[in-house]
Amino acid sequence: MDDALSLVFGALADPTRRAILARLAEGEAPVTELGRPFDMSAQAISKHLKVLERAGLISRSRQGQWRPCRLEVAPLDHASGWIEQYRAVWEDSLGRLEQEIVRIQGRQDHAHD
Amino acid sequence: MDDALSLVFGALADPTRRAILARLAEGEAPVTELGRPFDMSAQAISKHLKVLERAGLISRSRQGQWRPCRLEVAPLDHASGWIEQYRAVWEDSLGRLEQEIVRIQGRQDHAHD
DNA sequence: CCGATATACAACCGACTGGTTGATAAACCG
DNA sequence: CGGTTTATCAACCAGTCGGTTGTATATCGG
Repeated sequence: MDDALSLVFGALADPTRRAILARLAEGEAPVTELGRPFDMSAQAISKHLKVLERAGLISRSRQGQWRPCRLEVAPLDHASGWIEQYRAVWEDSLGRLEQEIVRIQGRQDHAHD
Repeated sequence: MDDALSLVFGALADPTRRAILARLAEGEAPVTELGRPFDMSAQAISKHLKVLERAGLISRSRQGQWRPCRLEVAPLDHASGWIEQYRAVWEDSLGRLEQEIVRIQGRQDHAHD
């Protein structure tokens, strides 16, 4: 899938990439440093960074022979916003307890839609 | 990857599955109804539901010949919590402007690690 | 210019994904 | 009982994913 939200969630669906983002939350870093914690080739890291870049989660500049990566927050906003939107519907507009009651009643007479 | 967070983000990385969750935010629904909006076989929907179930995002009960699906919020909390954690580090503890300054200084003397 | 370092590109591999079709099980209805 | 509806299981297929190795390219530092 190539829609924006799917790219973002797909990029987040990997522990290595999440760790990279966690590191980038502390500030810019070049590729080699990002890869240092992982038992993995530099090319593998490069691929992960490409996935993150395609999702818009990072941007890369050039600084001599280094290509420092920087975290971009906007896609995280989108992802978080999507989740919160439906969590809100679930938790607020109905309420957890009330929802539970509705569920049990629905189980009994199954007439709520 | 089979860690919990990767399963959740992976499950969210598909528009069909996100639409199913959106529908389930309005209440329980059986498989056939969940699949109705999509131009897709019932088996494909069944597979999507299995992905969602494996991620803990839905649970399924039995009600005669129907298997109603129900949204589970806990994994969404985890996912949202992960995102917010790092967004917070980025936006609050440093601030966007201050971060920008750090970034530019780092570009000049490159001595911050 | 030369060698080392940093990074990217391409091809390959096994595993998984998202869909298909065909067959199957279970529960309702007449 | 037999037929319909609901849903799953199993096999298959093309495409993508996460990693590898090998090969380039570019920049720094003598």
